[in-house]
Order: sequence, then C-alpha cells, then structure tokens
Amino acid sequence: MNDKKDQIAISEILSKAGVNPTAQRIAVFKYVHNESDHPTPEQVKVAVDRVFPKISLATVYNTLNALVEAGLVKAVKLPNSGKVCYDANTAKHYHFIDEKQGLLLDLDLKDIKIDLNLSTQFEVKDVDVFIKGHYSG
Amino acid sequence: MNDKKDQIAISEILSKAGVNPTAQRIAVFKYVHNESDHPTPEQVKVAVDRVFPKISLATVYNTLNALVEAGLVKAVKLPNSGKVCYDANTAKHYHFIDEKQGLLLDLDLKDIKIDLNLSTQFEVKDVDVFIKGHYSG
DNA sequence: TTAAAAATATAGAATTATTCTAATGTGGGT
DNA sequence: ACCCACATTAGAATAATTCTATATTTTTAA
Repeated sequence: MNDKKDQIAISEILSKAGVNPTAQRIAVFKYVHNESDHPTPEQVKVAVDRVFPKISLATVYNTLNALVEAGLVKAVKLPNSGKVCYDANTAKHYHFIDEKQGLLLDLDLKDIKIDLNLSTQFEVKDVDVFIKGHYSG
Repeated sequence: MNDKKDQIAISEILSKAGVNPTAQRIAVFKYVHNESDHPTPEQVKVAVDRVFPKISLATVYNTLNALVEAGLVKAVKLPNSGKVCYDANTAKHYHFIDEKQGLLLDLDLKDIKIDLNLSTQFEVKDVDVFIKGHYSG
C-alpha cells in the first residue's frame, strides 16, 4: 500500500515541523504536497472530501494556515485575481501566470536574475516576482 | 482658485481618455492623482465624501474601474493582504511593501534590473515585482 | 482506566471586499 | 420641453475568509 507508506511519511514530516498529524491534516498536506499543483482552499476541500466523509472548509483553512505557519507550504496570493494558492514548493522561486488559461507555473531562481539597487533605507526581506503572459506548452 | 483650475485640467484628462468627466469622476481622479498615495476604494470614498454629499461606494468602484479601463490609473493587488490599491503612476514601475508600517512605495524601473532567461514557450506580457521588507525613511 | 484538561474539528454565523440589480437622476441634442 | 443614453444610487447578492461556540478526540495524570 503506497498510500499507507505516504501517510506515515507525511505524518513524520508534520510532526517534525511541530504540527500534530491528525487524519485531516495528513490528508490536506498529502494533497497539496503530492497530488496537486497550486490548489486553492476550495480545491483542497473538494479533493479531501473524496478521502474523508466531508471535511469542513473551516478545517481546510485552519490546516492550511497551520501548514504555512510551520513552513511546510507557502501561500501565494495572486496579484490579479486575488485568489490564494498553496504551494508545496517552499524553496524560493518565482511564478509565471497565464490568466487566459488559468495557469500558475513555478519558475526556477536561475531563470530570473534580479539586480536590486536600492538605497540603504530599504531593508529587503523578500522578493516576489510574477511574470504574466501566455504559455504555449 | 487652484481647485477650479485643477478641476478643469482633470476634466480634460478624463475627456481625452474617453471618460465622461462627471463631477464624481473628477473628484475621484483628483484624489487618486493629486492628493493621495495608493489609496484603497474605501479610502477614496472617505476622501470624496468630504467634497460630495456622500458618493456611493458602488460609484467609487465603478469609477475606479473605468479609470483603469481608460489607462488613467493602475490597480495594484497586494500579494499579501489582498487589498487593492490604486496607483496614479501609470508608468511601468515596481513596488516596495512594508507590511509592518502598512507602506506601499513606488520603485523606479532603474532601481531593479531584471534578466529573464525563459524558454520560448513563455511569452512575457508583464512583470510584477514586489519587494517586501522594512523601510526606514 | 478513567475523568479532567487540552487540543482539534465542526457547522454555521459573521466579516470583508466587491459586484450586481433595478430604480432614479442628469445633461445634451432635437 | 422631451427623449435618450449614460451615470448614480441604495441595497441585495456573491465570494473568500475568519470567527464563534459547540462537539469530539486525544492526552495526561491520578
């Protein structure tokens, strides 16, 4: 049972990050981490509902927030639609957005070189980049 | 009266952009353009309320949308708070966000050099950059 | 083991931001 | 003056998210 093995592995990841690995949390993280690409909370709910006899949307939000807190996933708020997506890729990276197709793709750090030339008044903590355009994949 | 002169000038700007310069629209654009820095719709309403006997919030939204349509202002949806701000600076530029202080500052193009190295599948239309950190001004 | 304490999960209400709707108002042209 | 297209309006509707109060499960420790 691959599923069982997954669950144990994920359970450990959660524990290590200080998140109590309840069944719901395992299911949510498993979906975000292994089975999806930048899902919204709504999508997470729909997916987890198939495993669970109805998880509540509040729990999905609680869990996603807890996972973000713990640094296990990242929340990406899109600069246009304003929708939040959750990203299991916690390494620093950028995003490409194809609004027409509703696509959100990860871009590797090495694909974008950024040179900041700011005065010392600006203490930079993070850089978000969203490239918008059309993807023909 | 400087105010009157402003109004006429703004009226002309609106007309030229194909927006019928009604009193409400002039007041909204005047505030966004001359008297504020990245206001939210709510802030626009509060400000314009002082000039007008109560503009409706719907009109503020309609007007801001019309101004965006006409290319006279830009809407900036912040990648964290999700709030929309309106930006009278329609030239291409980037943003610095200090969440702690609730600051949103414009960054000039020349302050940030961006080198994209994407495969030809990516047809780039726009690049949004949000630098987050602390500003000590 | 068992009952109190703590942590989670839940449904549904509340909040916030925005858009829609349908009715009303306004100004320019005939 | 009268029409017509366009604006404005209040308030309802929608959507995303958070809060609240209750229920359930888990842990602790006697």
